[in-house]
Amino acid sequence: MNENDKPDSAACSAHHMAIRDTMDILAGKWKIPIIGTLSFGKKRFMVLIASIKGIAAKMLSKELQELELNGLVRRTVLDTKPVTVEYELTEYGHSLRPIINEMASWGKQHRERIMK
Amino acid sequence: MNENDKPDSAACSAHHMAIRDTMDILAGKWKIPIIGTLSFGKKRFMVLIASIKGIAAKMLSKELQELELNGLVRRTVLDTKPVTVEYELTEYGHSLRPIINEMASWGKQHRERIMK
DNA sequence: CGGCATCCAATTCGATACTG
DNA sequence: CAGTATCGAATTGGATGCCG
Repeated sequence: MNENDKPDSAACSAHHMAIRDTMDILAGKWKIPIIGTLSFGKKRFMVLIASIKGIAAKMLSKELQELELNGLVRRTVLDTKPVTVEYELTEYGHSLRPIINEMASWGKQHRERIMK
Repeated sequence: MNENDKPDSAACSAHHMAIRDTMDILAGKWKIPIIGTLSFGKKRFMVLIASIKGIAAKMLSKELQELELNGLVRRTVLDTKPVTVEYELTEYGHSLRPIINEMASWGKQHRERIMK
């Protein structure tokens, strides 16, 4: 075979792009903690701030918006005074479960591996 | 129960840390393309540069070093003149397969979903 | 309460030039 | 061939203050 023009190079790029899509959606310092926290159920903005140790309002807001844009999180504004906003994982958000579990178990093994 | 001291908060953090470990190892613009390319077999530095569209030598070098530090890639210097260096995935590198496949299939679905 | 605007520090990435 | 060194642009994340 010649050089860099393998028959599967196009399919391969698509593969990489798909993986990159997933990584991008989960990228950002707080995405995983947010998803993890919401996986236990619906939570208000302030509760998320309190639950996710170290996060600033700006970052929580920003990453929630990105998750909402990607259809992983649903935002509901309640008509109270002052306003209350609730966030929850959508069905689609929950569909990340397998991949998140996979990453968790690999990461856990990895940590054990580098400890010894 | 008190306030922020839920019984599962520690376990939950550990979970997030494990996921974060995995994400960190795979983080960086070129890690996935590099791993993907090496998954077909051993390759020289220049071949990687040519195979991975758009990567600069500096970034390839840097991300290969990170992958090597994490035990995912093995670097072999051949005693030729001038030097030849080969890179390949270790067993451990190949162990990422399931998680990479999982991400690829989720990302693929996601792309189809947002297209329609 | 739930944000947005602004400013600032740190990090990431790319282009270019140089070395053993 | 296989890198390293240096610089600068762009992006990311944090702190603070203001607003409906």
